Amino acid sequence: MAAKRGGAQDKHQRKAAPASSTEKPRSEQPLSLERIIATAVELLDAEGVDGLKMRRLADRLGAGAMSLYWHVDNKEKVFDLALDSVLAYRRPSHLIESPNWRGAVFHMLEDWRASMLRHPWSASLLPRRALGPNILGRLELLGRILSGAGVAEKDLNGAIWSLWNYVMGATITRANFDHSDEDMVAAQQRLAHLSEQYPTIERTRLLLDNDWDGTFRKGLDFLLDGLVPTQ
Amino acid sequence: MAAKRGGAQDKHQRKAAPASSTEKPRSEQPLSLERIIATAVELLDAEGVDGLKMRRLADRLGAGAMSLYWHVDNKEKVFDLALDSVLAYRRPSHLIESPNWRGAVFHMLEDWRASMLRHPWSASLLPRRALGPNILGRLELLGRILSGAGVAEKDLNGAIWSLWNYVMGATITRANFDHSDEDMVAAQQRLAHLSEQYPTIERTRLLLDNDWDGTFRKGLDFLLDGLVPTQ
DNA sequence: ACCTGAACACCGTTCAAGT
DNA sequence: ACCTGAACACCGTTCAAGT
Repeated sequence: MAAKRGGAQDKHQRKAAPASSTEKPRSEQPLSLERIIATAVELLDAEGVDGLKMRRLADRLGAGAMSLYWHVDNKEKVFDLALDSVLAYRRPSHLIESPNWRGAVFHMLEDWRASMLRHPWSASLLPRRALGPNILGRLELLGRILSGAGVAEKDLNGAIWSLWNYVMGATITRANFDHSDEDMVAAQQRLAHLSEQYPTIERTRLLLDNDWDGTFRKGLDFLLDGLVPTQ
Repeated sequence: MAAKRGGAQDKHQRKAAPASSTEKPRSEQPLSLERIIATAVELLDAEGVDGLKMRRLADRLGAGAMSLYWHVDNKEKVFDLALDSVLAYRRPSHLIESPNWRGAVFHMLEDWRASMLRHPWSASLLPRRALGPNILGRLELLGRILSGAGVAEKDLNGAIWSLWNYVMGATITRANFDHSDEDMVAAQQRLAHLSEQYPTIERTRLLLDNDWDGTFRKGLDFLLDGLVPTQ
């Protein structure tokens, strides 16, 4: 089982063409926090959490190695900002002020999960990071919908956190196991050798062929059944 | 908002006393995988994920800086083994073959969460790591109990993963927010300035005073209500 | 105000060598 | 078989300077 880290050693050299060239020399634009964060997201998508190095990020921006530090305190901040930038949410108009609270909750939480799975690095980052405006916006919206659906004021925080916990767990698990499918196959094969020790999960092939999306929706339904009183 | 990393600069110097001394020179024992892992857990408990450095670990073992690499492939492996070592589980005898399946599930899952909260670094590590024997043992047991409780074979994997997701989400959230209480307070204070933007979660004080344990049990009950058919 | 390269401190890991 | 220090490659960040 080789270490998963290993540098990708990718070929694309972002070296700017010789400045004398008449070609558009890529990235004349000045640095800015927005450009830095957008490029950080690109880099994270391409190379994962371990692939984000300050020097590499600067390179990709066509900037001198250490220029970033004028715009950003440190690498942690880059993570914080990249994460929140990926979690923006706009409700589709038909769900605004709709009486269908369950549909509204489902839409927002499934979108949340989908957004994070589109940027798998976000799943490992979210739990440790500061809550940015987009994340807070989702929590606010969730609270508003649940309150409107009849959840008592005293149960509201508990309901919000339960759903948060569920979404985080499902998303983090999915993002990581998805990312390491070979590991799962290998693990399931190891299980086969140990079928006396783990007969049940060997029989059901727990580590293979799981319907993550369906599982997610089902569990969410069960949670909502319990959390929100019927009328 | 200072970076959370900062070296702890702790004082306890584990330098072995001069070898000529008559005192028991601490750690005459040879290195062994068990000692390495046990000490890694100590270090992780004391200093967190970022505090585990190979040199420091060797130091603490009274061993030469690079000796570890004979026993262990790399740092990743240390994480894998430390994690699984902390997740052993033995059912109390009264729950073995008991008809009280809900009690058995609750005991195992609450113990799982408690074990991880006792070693908060484990919460951030688990989702990315290989599944060791103790983790697999818990999944096997969970499958066995649920199957005995009447969950259909085709629903078994989904039920197991739902519970896994829920436990992971709740534990990771708790471990991280617990660890950074000041951040939560600061965030809630920031919310107060933005009460037009986030009126609901500002009103309910979402980021403060949450009953994590109660929330965990309630949600678990709701999930089990849905996952396990009544008779 | 904004950007830069040189330099520092630190850390995982390899290697050639010791017993 | 088991342990070791020196050395390498790499990376975040500081600093003194440049424009």
